[in-house]
Amino acid sequence: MREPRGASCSTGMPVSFAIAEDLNATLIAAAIAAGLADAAAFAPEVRTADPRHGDFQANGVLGYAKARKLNPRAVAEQLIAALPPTTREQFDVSIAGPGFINFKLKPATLLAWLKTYDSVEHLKSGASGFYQGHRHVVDFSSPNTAKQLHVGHIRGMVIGEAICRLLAFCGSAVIRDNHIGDWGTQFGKLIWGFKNLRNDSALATDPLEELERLYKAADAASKENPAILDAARAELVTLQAGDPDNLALWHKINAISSGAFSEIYRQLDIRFDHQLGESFYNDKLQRVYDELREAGLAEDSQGALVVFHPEHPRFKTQPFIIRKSDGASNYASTDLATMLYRVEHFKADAIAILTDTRQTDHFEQLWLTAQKWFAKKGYPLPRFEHVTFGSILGEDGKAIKTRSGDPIKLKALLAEAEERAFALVTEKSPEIPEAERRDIANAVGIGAVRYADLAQNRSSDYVFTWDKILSFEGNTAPYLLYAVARIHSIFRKLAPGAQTPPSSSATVSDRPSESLATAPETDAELALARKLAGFPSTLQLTTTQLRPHFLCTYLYELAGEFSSFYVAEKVIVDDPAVRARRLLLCARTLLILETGLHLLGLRTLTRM
RNA sequence: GCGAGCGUAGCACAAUGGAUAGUGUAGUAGCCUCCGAAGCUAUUGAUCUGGGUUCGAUUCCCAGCGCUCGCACCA
Repeated sequence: MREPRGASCSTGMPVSFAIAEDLNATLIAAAIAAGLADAAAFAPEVRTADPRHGDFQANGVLGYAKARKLNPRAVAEQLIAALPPTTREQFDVSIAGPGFINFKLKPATLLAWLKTYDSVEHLKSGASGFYQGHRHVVDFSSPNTAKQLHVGHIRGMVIGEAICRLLAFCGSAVIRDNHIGDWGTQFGKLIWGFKNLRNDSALATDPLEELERLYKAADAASKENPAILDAARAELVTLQAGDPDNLALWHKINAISSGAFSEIYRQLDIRFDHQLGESFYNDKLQRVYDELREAGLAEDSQGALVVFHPEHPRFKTQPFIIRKSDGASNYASTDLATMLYRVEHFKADAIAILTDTRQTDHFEQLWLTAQKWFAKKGYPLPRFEHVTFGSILGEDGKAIKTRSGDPIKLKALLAEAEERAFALVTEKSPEIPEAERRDIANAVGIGAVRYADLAQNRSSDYVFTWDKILSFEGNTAPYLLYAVARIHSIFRKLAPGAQTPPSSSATVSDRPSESLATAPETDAELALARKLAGFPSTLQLTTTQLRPHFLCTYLYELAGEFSSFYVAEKVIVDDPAVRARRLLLCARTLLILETGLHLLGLRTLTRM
């Protein structure tokens, strides 16, 4: 069991970062101390609670007691009696309903927590225990060369970036890898198109546009004429065999593509440690074929090299094709080689691959194969997570695809977002100079697009509409950015001309007024303070599930609590103690909102 | 045909097996001499159908209906 990460503050009361996790451990200890029958089997199931009941609730007593024909309330009473004095000092503990144990943080505990976790550094050191010592390879974005990025690509990029930041914040060594599709069958078509259909002047004016046209034209031609399809396949085989002409073409096409991708990544503040495309694994495939064959996992079938999984109802007959009958490699071959490389070279103990949910079968087959292969050879087996997300659909309810007409280009989407945001900023804050309004529009527009994707559970599909993705009201980026800007505004009013936002100061000593702060008192103060203390639980939930929408929901609720607090209680008042405690709440709300938004990949503003 | 995912107010979404199913938007009624109204307060309105497991089911299991996707050389 992980050690509770306590830290003490000026009040002397030690308070842990992840309160729920700590309570869970405390209850297990209490079960043993109380001499409960079969105490080792007792799982307290502490989770954040509905504020009407408390801050945290333990649900595990019910199941434990019922299974043993005990009275749940009696068991709960035994547990409470066995709690250490510090727990009773920090919480109001009560039993409710059929046997829930409710924990309500006392105001003094809230104050201690807020004073202890007072900077990004301290939040991070608290969170870093969650994944300390882990090493994640996160494979995301991974577009295909020679196609422009369109709205269908945005989910993987935005969710992937957020997951990387979250895991790193929680202590994992994260390796970001963009597994570019630079070696597949599309290259056969592309090279064939380049050789036979090229328009040189178009290539000079807008190379990426022309490449995309060539691909589409070649794809269409090969669908009509099987001879062209064969010719395209032959070009791919030639390329994969190392033909110098095709290789030179391949380099040229990649360079054009990669420049366009980088521009979008820069706009979205997405970065990679590596961009090892499928081509990188070309010389590592023979080993895969050999080892899988030796291990008795791969067999020849209809001229191709395939893996069946006899124990699986479907994959006993649905093959995992690891080498095509024409000898060329495919997605499966490179993914197997990639899996091994990430373990051998990057020493990954966890691998997360983000793709849309349509690829579920592929990755299930991949993982089944890899497990058997690694076991046979004695390679260390990493944890593997196929992080899926739903498709972005067009108005017709069908997935937006390159092939089906005109998907909206990401470039155009981002430009439109900024333009709409600029119009709004200009309307709301005409007094701000234009250059700054442009900058604000950038943060708001790009933030809105990205937040719209993150705020929704990644599993579900959604229909793309401009108005939805560029909405500026409700659970959206602008609402959150607005709350941040308002808090900055309070501190500006307090200390005109101050350059440093309060959240960046590392220690309490930099902010002498905080030492005057007393425990939260009013309903609005308490509600806000409680929400703030729930941040660690949200981080944990978000990272264990790899679902950023949990963090979005939390931040939205936090911003809502702040807005209510802001209307209900005046911050800049004459009474120094009241003022200090409200300013403390403002400073911590700002800290957690900004930290959370940055983890999601959003840029925050001081005014808008 | 086989398999996977998804069905929650008019629309768009949330609910890590827990207590009275939350929010946005649209609608209705209010709030700017007062730290920023991109805001706040109040209010109307929903779990596809039928079984099962459980102390407890939107959540897990089974069946049906509906939508989407995948299933031999695309990635």
